[in-house]
Amino acid sequence: MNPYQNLIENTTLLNSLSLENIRLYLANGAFKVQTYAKNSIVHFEGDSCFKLEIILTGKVVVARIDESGNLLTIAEFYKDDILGGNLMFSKNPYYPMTTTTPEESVILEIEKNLLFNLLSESPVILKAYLEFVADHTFILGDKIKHYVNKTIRECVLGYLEYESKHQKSNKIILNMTKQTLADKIGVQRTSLSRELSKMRNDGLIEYDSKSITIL
Amino acid sequence: MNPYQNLIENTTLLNSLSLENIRLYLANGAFKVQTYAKNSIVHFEGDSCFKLEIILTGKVVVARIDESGNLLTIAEFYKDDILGGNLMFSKNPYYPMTTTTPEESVILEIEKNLLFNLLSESPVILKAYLEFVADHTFILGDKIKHYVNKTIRECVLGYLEYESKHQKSNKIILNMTKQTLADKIGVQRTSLSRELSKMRNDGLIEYDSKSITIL
DNA sequence: CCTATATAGTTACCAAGGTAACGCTTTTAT
DNA sequence: ATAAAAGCGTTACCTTGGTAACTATATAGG
Repeated sequence: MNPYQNLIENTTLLNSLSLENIRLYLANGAFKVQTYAKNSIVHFEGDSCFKLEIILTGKVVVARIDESGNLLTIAEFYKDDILGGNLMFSKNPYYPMTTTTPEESVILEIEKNLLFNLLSESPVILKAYLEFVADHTFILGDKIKHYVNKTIRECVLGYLEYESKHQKSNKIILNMTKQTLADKIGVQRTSLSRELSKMRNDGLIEYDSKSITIL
Repeated sequence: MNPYQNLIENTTLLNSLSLENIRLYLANGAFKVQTYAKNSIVHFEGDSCFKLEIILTGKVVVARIDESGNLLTIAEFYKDDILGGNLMFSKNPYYPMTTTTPEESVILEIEKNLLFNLLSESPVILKAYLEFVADHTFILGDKIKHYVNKTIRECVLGYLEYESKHQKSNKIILNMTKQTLADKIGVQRTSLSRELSKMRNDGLIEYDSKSITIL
């Protein structure tokens, strides 16, 4: 018995599928389970997309790397989330960004034709799918809204505001390095450092290597 | 008889619907036709989205306006295209940007529940819908790819390259004002002016008020 | 325990581009 | 026809932030 059957059964997208069907699809190759080691590349920018992926365990990062090698993290996805949903049915089904696994991850691949059949036969799956796709678009739109044409200070304040609500505290614990934060915002680490120091001078924040406190 | 019946019948999304059904939906209010005057606002940023819209005639522009009133045009949609497709089924169904009609436009509104029924009952409509949604996401991703962290010169060259292919000529006719071009790229008009002049000095282009020629 | 590597902070220098102010030309409306 | 408004180019000034080079600390592997 496939050890991932149980994980598949509990995904938001596929929890209405019967165990028999899951077994069948795994057996006939319409479902495939792939394991990626830490720091693997799942898709290169420009690769074409013929299958939907569901993250069974681990974490996937979508990032844009420009000609000079600069990184801008666009989105992070975790267990249960889907990948490629917005792309697959496009006339240009090419991944616009690079996708990597910063930690070991297990991903279920669903063949495009099977997916289309599932969507047209099951309103429950269709509803869940449309919701996933919509939320992903929302993330993209949000990225544009927040990070295009904004100063580093505004990006940092936006991040702090979000995290402050999330962590329910004015003292925000950074569970990442400053380098990673800089990549998320899409700026150089040194520039982030400089701006943080300016913000401290201006009495807006206090910070150390592991946390930032909003004053 | 509704004068727009014919237009509706010929849309990519709904061309598989029977004339009777179109009449029925128009009669019972699940379909509604709205006319917008030149320079109307269709949706404000933050409005919530409960219906799908199909452009029957005219043009719709999606733009982001920041606190200082600066404009960045994200996308333009024409006859036959859909609006709100990516949003409606999201847990946060709020328009992330402002939508306007720069010219008189006629838009068909489709009630969300009816749309969902159509999608689950008709694989043909589902397929067309998924394709539209995917292509729209592609446009968004493309915006991020092209306009984030790039110089004005790169944006201009990207635009010229695209238009040059499209117009099949090195002499690109600008069917818009320089101000509009600047908004598309997301920069100040004066900065665009300056960069164009620099590019002329560098021997890259020649231009006047209505065209730009690539050398 | 000690060295190597990742993480951080600092700063001088410079390029890109936003702002504002001005002048000229073209369109549009009355 | 004429006034008002919109479009366009130019330029001095200044802020933002990327680059690079250096230093300091922390963490991990031997």
